[in-house]
Amino acid sequence: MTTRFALVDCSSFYASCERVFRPELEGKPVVVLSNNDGCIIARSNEAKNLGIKMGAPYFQLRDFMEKQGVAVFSSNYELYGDMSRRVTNVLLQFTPNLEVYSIDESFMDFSHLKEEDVISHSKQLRERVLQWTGIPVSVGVGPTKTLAKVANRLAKKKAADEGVMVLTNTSDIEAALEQTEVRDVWGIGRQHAARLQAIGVGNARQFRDLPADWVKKNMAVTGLRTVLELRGSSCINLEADEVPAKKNICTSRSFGQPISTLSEIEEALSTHTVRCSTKLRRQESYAGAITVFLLTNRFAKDASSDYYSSKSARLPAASNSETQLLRYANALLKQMFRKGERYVKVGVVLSELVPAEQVQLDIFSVENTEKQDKLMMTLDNLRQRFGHAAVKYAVQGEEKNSKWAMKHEHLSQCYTTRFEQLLRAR
DNA sequence: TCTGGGGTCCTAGGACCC
DNA sequence: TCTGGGGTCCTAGGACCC
Repeated sequence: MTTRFALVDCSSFYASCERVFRPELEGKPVVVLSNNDGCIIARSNEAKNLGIKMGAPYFQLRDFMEKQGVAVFSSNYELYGDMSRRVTNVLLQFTPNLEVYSIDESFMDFSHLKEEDVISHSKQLRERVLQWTGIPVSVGVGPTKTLAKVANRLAKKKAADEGVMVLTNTSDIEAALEQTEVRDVWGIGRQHAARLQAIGVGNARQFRDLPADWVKKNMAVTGLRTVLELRGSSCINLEADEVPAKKNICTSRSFGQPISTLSEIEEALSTHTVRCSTKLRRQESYAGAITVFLLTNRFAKDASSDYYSSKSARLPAASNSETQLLRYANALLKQMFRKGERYVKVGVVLSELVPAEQVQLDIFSVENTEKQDKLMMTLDNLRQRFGHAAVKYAVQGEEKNSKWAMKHEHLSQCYTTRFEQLLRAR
């Protein structure tokens, strides 16, 4: 049996999510902003056609977009996460062999389909997702994941009502690779694209035909893997099983405005640390080390090279205790903080993660660990039922009206999870 | 005034050992 | 003070992804 992968990609996902609940925006330009309303991270086709670029700073385009009548939204991850789960549930009706690759993309195993059924199957899938969730998707099919990605890009370019592209025979693949610029190949970033461009490799077909040893030497094994995948031999498997446990967990945010006082940064860092340790416990891990990093404005006129500073500490024994992590985080922060700097962002990374069942208990504090575990479980439950703000530490301060809280001036409602929100508000 | 957040993998080079 | 080769482990940094 030949392998066959489908890549299903939600079109302009965040913008589409917002539009599902604002049907009057159908056919109108819509954009969604990053955290802090910083830059543009999703655009409907109409917005793309206005020349609005991905990643463009919002403040530079604000006036232009207002004139053009573009609907602007702050990012609402609660909504997008919920919509993403709905899409996945529909996809699972078509095959259980599915890998959720990101919030808006899934790889599916189509190896079991007869070749002549692939197109109709893909079209049916597309229609059902649209009908049941309101989200338009494009479907690309190919013998490897990388070729499925290539197919998907082309599917998007086809007439809006199709959105399906299947690559099976060699001549179709050849043509598809000719049409694909090398910088648009999955696994080729800015640096490699520039290098390839410089030696005259402009499209994916030319890249595929480079000698393997040149690729290995200049682009490491990851580059070689990409070439092999373009040649049709599958090197990157579907990871359909349980998502592997993360090896690092990080929480960070830019401040709403620059901050120079230690106490305000402490509030932000403490809030991030609580969030981060909640993620840690959700995947049932313990952390062996903690890192705090702090950024000054790298866009400032007099930007010095050391806009980034970080400090790490190893914990005496792997821990998932919020109180302990908070102590360490704030101690590290105090070592790094310098008066007179204008800081724009702080974050925490938990690393050297170990699964709960493998934790080496600190023999001197067995009792404490048990108590801590119970306390943490109670906190997690409370927060899950009543929201993050339900239980806080004094050091987290009051997020509302603080300088460090995110800007979110165009936030939509949490339509799909509003019921829980109402409960919370009571 | 205003430029996101959260990850993974690979490699080179240093530290250390015998 | 100088003289060697070979191996492992760790870390920082680079490149990539969405």
